[in-house]
Amino acid sequence: MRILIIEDERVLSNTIRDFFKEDFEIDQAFDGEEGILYAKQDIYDVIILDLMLPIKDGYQVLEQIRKDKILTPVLILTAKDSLSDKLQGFQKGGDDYLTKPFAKEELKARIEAMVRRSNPNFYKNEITFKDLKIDINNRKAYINNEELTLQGKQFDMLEYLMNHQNRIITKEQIFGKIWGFNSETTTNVVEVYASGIRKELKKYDYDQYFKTIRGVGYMIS
Amino acid sequence: MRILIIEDERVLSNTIRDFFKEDFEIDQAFDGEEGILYAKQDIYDVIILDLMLPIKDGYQVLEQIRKDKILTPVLILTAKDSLSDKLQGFQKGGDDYLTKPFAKEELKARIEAMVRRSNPNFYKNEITFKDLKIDINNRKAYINNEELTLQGKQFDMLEYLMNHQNRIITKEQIFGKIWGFNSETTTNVVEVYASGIRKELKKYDYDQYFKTIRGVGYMIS
DNA sequence: TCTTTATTTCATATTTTTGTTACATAATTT
DNA sequence: AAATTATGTAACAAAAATATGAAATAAAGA
Repeated sequence: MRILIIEDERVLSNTIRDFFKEDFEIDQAFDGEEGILYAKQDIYDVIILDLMLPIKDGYQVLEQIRKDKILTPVLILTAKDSLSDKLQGFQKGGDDYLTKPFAKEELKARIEAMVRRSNPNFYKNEITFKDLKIDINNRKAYINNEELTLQGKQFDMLEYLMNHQNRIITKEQIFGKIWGFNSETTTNVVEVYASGIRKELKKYDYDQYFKTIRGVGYMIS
Repeated sequence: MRILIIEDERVLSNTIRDFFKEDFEIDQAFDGEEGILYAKQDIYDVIILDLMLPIKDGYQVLEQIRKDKILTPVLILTAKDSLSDKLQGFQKGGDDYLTKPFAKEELKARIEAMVRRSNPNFYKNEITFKDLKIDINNRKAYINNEELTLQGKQFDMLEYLMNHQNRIITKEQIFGKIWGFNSETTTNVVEVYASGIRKELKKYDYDQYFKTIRGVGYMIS
């Protein structure tokens, strides 16, 4: 679960980050342009968006990312409390609108409601694809109830792909989600991990469902 | 689009009904038990739920219908504005929470945001021309739901042409878009790729729509 | 600390895509 | 109709992307 906070007040941004950091991975952007850049990776489960931002304001950010087919749920978090601002926020593609000052617990409840809605697997502890089953709490994967041996990031990557079955996930997305895109390593690690996962799946003849989309990424399908 | 309003104050319920009646079909329930009965039909796109209700209160309604696997988005509309009420509302499976008094326009904006989100087409990214359909997210093309086999740049080119149906696209435009203007290759590659795409389309007798405009370029029409 | 396990890097093999050429075919002009 | 020019296409060559084993490094546990 990864959240992007687009908010220029650093203190507030950090407060939110700290409040959420136990339950989510957090990235922060501090102006509109940076926000668009981050959002375009399409690796977030929710975006928290301020409206008054330097360079590009929140409306522009929202408009731009929706135009680019980034459909991540967006919660607008702002001091602007007029009806017309709210209407504009929803009209441009926002999913929720919360005005400052706000209770952190309410923000969290709203975020969780959005996540649970957009990712039906959220409350599930298990995700399955045919007889491949992954247990998220215990970080284990099974095929026909036999346990696969996957190391940490192999599991992370499989979980990510399982969460988005039948959708192509680019290597950059996988890299961004698991390594964080400011990481030093090259995206070749993604291939190495893909290879490792495949090797495990092959034992049960499940490697056939782990597809490479050349020039793009991977997909479980 | 069908909405269920579970609200015991008849005046308010009717006001909402009248406000929405042009855009949605509306049903009204006036106590919790009736609300559950209606909701269980599972025919609504959104439910507007009051908390203080006769017979069964809103929390009980929400709890019950979620237990019965009714996953219709629920907007809680209530005078209860304490944090603990809000948290409970989300925790029991609510999707949004709006306190009375409220602006009708805001209610509408929030309802529309929920509907848009739960509409599966919202996530789709497809372009069609007759029975030729391309799925941009998954980079696949279909004719009569049978998948075409197109390699990377073949898909890119078809996507470009599909995006501009009935418009002539010059070879230079295609070249510029897909290869980049500073590329080393000659524009003959465009012809080669056109040929490849046509070969695929021919299997379904769709090559007739892939037209060459001599001296200019190509067009899907 | 030492040991074990996980992660990353690197080198090489493999696969697939892409580009080029040469010639065939079709359209246009003379 | 012949000549000219543009386009189509198959076959091959080249380049690029990906897969993977193995070694090196880093991190975690005992």
